[in-house]
Amino acid sequence: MRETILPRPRRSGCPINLTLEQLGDRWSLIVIRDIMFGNRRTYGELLAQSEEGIASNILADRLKRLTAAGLLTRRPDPGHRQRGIYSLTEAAIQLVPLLAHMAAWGRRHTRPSKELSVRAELLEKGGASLWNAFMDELRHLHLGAPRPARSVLDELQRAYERAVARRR
Amino acid sequence: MRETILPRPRRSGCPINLTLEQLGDRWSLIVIRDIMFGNRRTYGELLAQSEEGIASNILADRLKRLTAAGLLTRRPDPGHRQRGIYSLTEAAIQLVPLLAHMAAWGRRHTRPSKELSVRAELLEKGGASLWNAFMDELRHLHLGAPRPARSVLDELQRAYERAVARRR
DNA sequence: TCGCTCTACTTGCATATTGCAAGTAATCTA
DNA sequence: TAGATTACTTGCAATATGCAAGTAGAGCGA
Repeated sequence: MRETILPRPRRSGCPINLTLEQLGDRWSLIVIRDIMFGNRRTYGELLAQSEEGIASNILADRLKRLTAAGLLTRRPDPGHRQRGIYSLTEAAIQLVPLLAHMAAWGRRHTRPSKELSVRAELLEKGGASLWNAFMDELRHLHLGAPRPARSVLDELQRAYERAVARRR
Repeated sequence: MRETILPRPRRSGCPINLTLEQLGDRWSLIVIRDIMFGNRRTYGELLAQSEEGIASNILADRLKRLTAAGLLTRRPDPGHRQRGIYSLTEAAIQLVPLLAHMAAWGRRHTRPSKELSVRAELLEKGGASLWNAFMDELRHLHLGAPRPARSVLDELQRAYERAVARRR
């Protein structure tokens, strides 16, 4: 049974605080990151391919919350009626610059693994024009907008694969 | 007695994840925001002037954690030996663009109060050059760098006060 | 149509984190 | 030296997280 999620009262009207109230926990942005950069669209994909090993109940909870908050939408898979396909909303797509900055900060001030920071580096070097191209691509993949010429997702994926290959 | 904080094992080497492991909770960035934008430097100031009403034990815990993580430093107040004065480190100062993006996202996708989003608006419109000026000012206030000509803190504060005055 | 497998979640329970209220000891002030 | 402040702690209830197991469809092959 789908339980209702009781909304917490807002702590203040500060926009930083309100962003934190929606996304300030240890998993919400991980889920969005995986849908966004990993193009994982279903519960099963998100669970099985989770780099951080998210627990199944937490994933279910976050998918519910993020959908309720207007960051994700869920539509049934026509070929498999039990399955839901999750898409980013425009609000979630506009988190691209935020995630890019988080990646850039993490690259500088934590000790990330080499392979996993290749994407972050590319994202940082590409700057706003790359982010915009990526957002256009996400609008195509998630909102049905026309397919743009450039696929940033492919670029990131290829860079990552080169890094993994170089490793050996 | 100061308890030791047991470090959690890292979930993955992804830089976004590592940033989240340090800052992905409901209070850490609020504390940094208040030190950064509100220039609150002591426990008492942070507690009493907290817009969101942080609990005293959570504040104490976060000050410890953030200090251990290298985002804050604590030095004793020469005029009041019990009191600690907290300063941002360079790593924390480099969160300015991240907080600016959080503020911008919150302004667009949540329902912030008008007065409190004035600063966010200014921060967004000012862009990277404003952020850099602000970071220089923070390096002066927290790291002993020379005082820059421009005070972004003053500009933000005046804009906020004008907004509050306009309200009446 | 029967049974098998797969999948999208739930559920139960232990542990960790949060939040409130109260407490304490060190410091400052008169 | 007495009283007020301040910088935290502590106790406890409520909530969130994490692990392991369970369940109710749905798809599929015979």
